[in-house]
Amino acid sequence: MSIYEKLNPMQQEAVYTTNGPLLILAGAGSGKTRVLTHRIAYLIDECGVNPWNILAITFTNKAAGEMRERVDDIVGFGSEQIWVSTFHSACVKILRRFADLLGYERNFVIYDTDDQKHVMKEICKRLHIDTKVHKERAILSAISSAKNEMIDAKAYALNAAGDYSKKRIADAYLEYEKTLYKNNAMDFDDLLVKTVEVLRNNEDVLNYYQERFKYIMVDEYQDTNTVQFRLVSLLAGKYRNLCVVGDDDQSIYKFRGANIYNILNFEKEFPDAKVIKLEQNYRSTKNILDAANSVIKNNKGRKAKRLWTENETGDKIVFHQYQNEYDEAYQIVEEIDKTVDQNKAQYHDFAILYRTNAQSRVLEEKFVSKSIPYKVVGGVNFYQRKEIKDILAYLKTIDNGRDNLSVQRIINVPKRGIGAASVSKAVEYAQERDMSLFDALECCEDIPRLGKTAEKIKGFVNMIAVFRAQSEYISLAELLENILEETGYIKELEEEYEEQAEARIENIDELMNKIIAYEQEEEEPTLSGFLENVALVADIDSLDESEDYVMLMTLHSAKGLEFPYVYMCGMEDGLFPSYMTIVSDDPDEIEEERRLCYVGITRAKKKLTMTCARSRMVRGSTQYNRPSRFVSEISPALFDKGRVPEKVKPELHIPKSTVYSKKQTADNIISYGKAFEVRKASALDYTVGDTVKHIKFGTGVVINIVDGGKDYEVTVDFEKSGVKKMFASFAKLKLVD
DNA sequence: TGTCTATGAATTTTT
DNA sequence: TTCATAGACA
Repeated sequence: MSIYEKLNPMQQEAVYTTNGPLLILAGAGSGKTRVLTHRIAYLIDECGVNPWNILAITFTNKAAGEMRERVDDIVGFGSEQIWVSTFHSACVKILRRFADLLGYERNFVIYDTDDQKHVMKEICKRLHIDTKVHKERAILSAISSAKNEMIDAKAYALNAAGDYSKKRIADAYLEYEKTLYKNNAMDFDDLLVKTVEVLRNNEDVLNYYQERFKYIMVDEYQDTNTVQFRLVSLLAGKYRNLCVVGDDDQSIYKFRGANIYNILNFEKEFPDAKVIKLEQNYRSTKNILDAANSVIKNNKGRKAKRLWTENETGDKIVFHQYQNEYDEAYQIVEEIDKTVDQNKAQYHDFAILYRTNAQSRVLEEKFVSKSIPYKVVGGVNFYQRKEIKDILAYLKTIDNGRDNLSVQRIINVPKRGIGAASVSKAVEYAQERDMSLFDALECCEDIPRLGKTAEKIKGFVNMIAVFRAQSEYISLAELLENILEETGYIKELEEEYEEQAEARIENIDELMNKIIAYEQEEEEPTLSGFLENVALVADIDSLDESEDYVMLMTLHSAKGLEFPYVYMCGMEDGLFPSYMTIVSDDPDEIEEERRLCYVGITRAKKKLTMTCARSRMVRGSTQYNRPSRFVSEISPALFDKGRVPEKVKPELHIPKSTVYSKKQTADNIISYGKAFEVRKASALDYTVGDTVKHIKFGTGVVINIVDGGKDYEVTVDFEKSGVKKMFASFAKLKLVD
C-alpha cells in the first residue's frame, strides 16, 4: 500500500492535484501539514519533479524546519534542495543576490521595530513633527500599512493632498525611506516590497525565479497580505502551479496587514482554481470541536464549512470564574500539578493560552513557587534585549559602516565620554555633507566645536577599524570575544550591582552559543549571514517539544500548535475580546477576536478549560470584568455541570433579580457571570452590562468599570453620543431597568 | 557630561 | 504597575 492511500479521499485529491491553481481550505486539525508534505513527496517521487523546483512558504521558521523534516522522512533524498522558508527569509535570500539592482548594497541590514522607532524619532525632530500629536508608533504603523498595500511614499503624499495630518505622515514617510536607504537598511515590510520591485523591474530575474519555482505552496494563506499575494502571483505567473492552504476562520493577523480577501477571493483571481475542503478533524474530541463550531458560527462573511470528527465525545469543557487573577493562576497550576502527579499526563501536555503577554507574570510566579517547569513563549524577544542589541550593533557596525543607527547606539556604550551633544554635532556634520555618520567620525578633526571629544572619537573609530580588519581572518566567535573584551562591555556589567546584570551576562553567553552553533551549522559562515539569521527569528522557532515543561503563550503564538490539555485563561470581556475591539465601531474587529478564540479552542486535543477572574489588576488599577461573550456562545450543554464557579459570597448582594441563585448548573453559569458583583460596589448600583442613564448623554450600556482607588472610572457606551469614560461620583448614573 | 528624579504613557496581537 | 524620557542639578 502506498503512503498516499492512508490519506482520506479529500486529502488524496489535494495531493494528486499537482497542476494549476489550487486552494485547499483546511479546517483546524484537518491534517494540512500532512497533505502538504505528502504533496511534495508525490511531486518528487511520482511526478518526477526536481526538488530544486519546489518552493514551500510557511509562517514561521519552526514550521519550515518541521516541514523539511517530515518531507525528509517520506522522500528518499533531495529534500534539502527544496526551498522551505518564510516569506521574509525567502525575500532576503533573493535580495542578497539582487539588492544592488535597487541601489542597495547586498549586505544591507534589517531594521526591527525598535530600530524603526529610533529612526522615526529623529525624523520627527528634524521635521518638527509634534510627537504628541503624531506618535512615532502611529506614523510607523501608517507607513507599514501603506507598504503592505504597496503604496510608496510618493503615492502616499499624492493621496494626502489636502489632509494636513496625512501630509505630515507623508513627509515622515518620504524622509524615513530616504534615511533607510542611506543607512543601507530595510525594515520587515521592505523585504517584501523590494523583492516585488526587483522582480517587476527585471525581467531576467523574474524569469529566473519563475523557472526555478515551478511548484509553489503557501501555508497559512489566510494570513498573507497584499504584497505577499503580489509576490506569489509574480513567481507563479508562468507555470501557475500554485497551491495555497489556509482557513479563513483562523485569520488572526489583520492588524498586521493580512488581507483576508486573498483567500476569500482566490477563485476570482484564479478562475480556473480548484477548491478542496478538508473538513475532517483528527485532533480534537467532539465536545471541543462542537464548542469551536458554536463560537465561530457567529461570524459573518466566512466560507461555509463545518468541521466534524470521528474522535470520541471526550470530556466536557470546564469553565471557572475565580475571584481574581491570583486565584485563577493558583488553581490552574494546582490542577496541572495534580494531573501530572497522578501520572495522567506530563508537563508538556499542557498549554496555558492568554490574550496579552502581560498575563504571563502571575502564572509564572505560581509556577516558580510550586517549582514546576514552564516556558514562556514570546514576550520580549531575545534579540530585542538591550544587551543583545548593543552587541549586535557592534557587529552591524563592523559589517556595514553605513548603518548610522547602530553606530549611534554604541558610540557611547559602554561609556567613553562621547556625550549626546557631541554625537549630534557629528550627525549634523554628516547630514550636511551627505555622508554616513561613521565616515564623518573617521575624519572627526574636521568637525567643528568637538574639542577634547575628538580624541575619544578617534579611539572609537580605531577600535572598530581593528575589529573590521580582524573579522577578515578570525572566526565570528573570536570576534565577539574580542568585542566583549576590548569594549569592556562585560566588565561594566560585572561592576553593576543590580541583579539584572547577571541575567544580562547570561544572555550574552547565550548569544555566544548561538554564534558558535551558527558557525558549526553553516558551510560558509559570514557576519552578514549571522546577522540576518538573527533578524528573522521568532521566539516560537526555538521551541523544543522534547523537553518537559508547561507552555505559556499568547493565543497568537499558539497558532499551528496542539496540546492534549489547553487552558484558556482571562476569558473576560474587556480582555478577550479586548477592550479596544469592544468599543471599536468596526464590527470586523470583534470577528477577528472570535477567530482568535476559535484558534485557541481548536488547539486542544483532549480537554479544554476556560477560566476568568472577577477582578484583575491591569496597569496598576483593578478592573472588574464579566465573563467573555465567547464563553456564552458555547452551548451550555457542552460544559461540565459538576464544575461551577464558587458560590457568590453572601455579603455580596446580587443586583436585580435572583434568578441565578436557584441552581448553579452549567446552564446558568453564563448568565450568572453577567450578574456578578463588584466588591466595593455598595456605592454603585449598576455593573458591567447594565443599562444606565446619564443626565446629559441619555441611556447607554456600562462596558467597563475600573477601580481607580478613590473613585470608580466607568465607561459607558451611550446610544446617542458613543463611548464615554467618566468618574462614577461625578457622572451620577442611574440604573435603568 | 553624567546622574538622579519626576512625570507620563502604555498594553492587543508579531514576521 | 512598569518602563522610558525629559528636565534639573552636580
